[in-house]
Amino acid sequence: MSTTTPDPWAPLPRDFYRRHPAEVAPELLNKLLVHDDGRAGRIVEVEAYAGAEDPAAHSFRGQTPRNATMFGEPGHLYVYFIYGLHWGSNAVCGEVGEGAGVLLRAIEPIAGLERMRALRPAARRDRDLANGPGKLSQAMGLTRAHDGADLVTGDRGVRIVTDGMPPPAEPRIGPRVGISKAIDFPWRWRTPLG
DNA sequence: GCACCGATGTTCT
DNA sequence: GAACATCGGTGCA
Repeated sequence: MSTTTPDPWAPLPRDFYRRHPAEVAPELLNKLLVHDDGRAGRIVEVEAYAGAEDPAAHSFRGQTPRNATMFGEPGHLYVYFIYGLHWGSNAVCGEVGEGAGVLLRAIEPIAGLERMRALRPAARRDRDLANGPGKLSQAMGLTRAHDGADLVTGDRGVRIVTDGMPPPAEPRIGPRVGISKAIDFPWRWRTPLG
């Protein structure tokens, strides 16, 4: 074909992530988290976690086996286990060694809903499939096995792509939730209706 | 709709 | 031991 049809789901380039997480986070809104098996959701809520400057970040006290992925190449997935029950998923940001990331807090499911329902038996309504960091990870099947996955190349079946929808012009901004330090940082962003 | 609370295991003090 | 980037059930409005 000589006339080009833009890939409707174009991956975000590595350099998209190579910035401060508070700059990357609002731009991740309305992007798509997709799985090779057809599951996909639109990112509607995120939080930024910086490194040494952010007491609430897992990376604040330096690199450990648990948070090593955060200190690696941007554009990879950092998955952590929390409260003995749940997984949380982040996009690594900034430069190598910085320890920055964006916590993916909620997606609006747009494809592969049946698979998500199977993975989320506790969800009584589709709106509860992925409206929280643990629920999002469960609905997308993200666990320790995906820690370090490359979101740019999709080496483990998961990527973040764009369908051309821009981030919201006026996202809702507020403090991060579930933390006890740096509770005043306005580093949580949501789409206006999400 | 909202407030409270137990579950469960890894990490760090 | 304590804290933890949470969730789902229960009780009440």
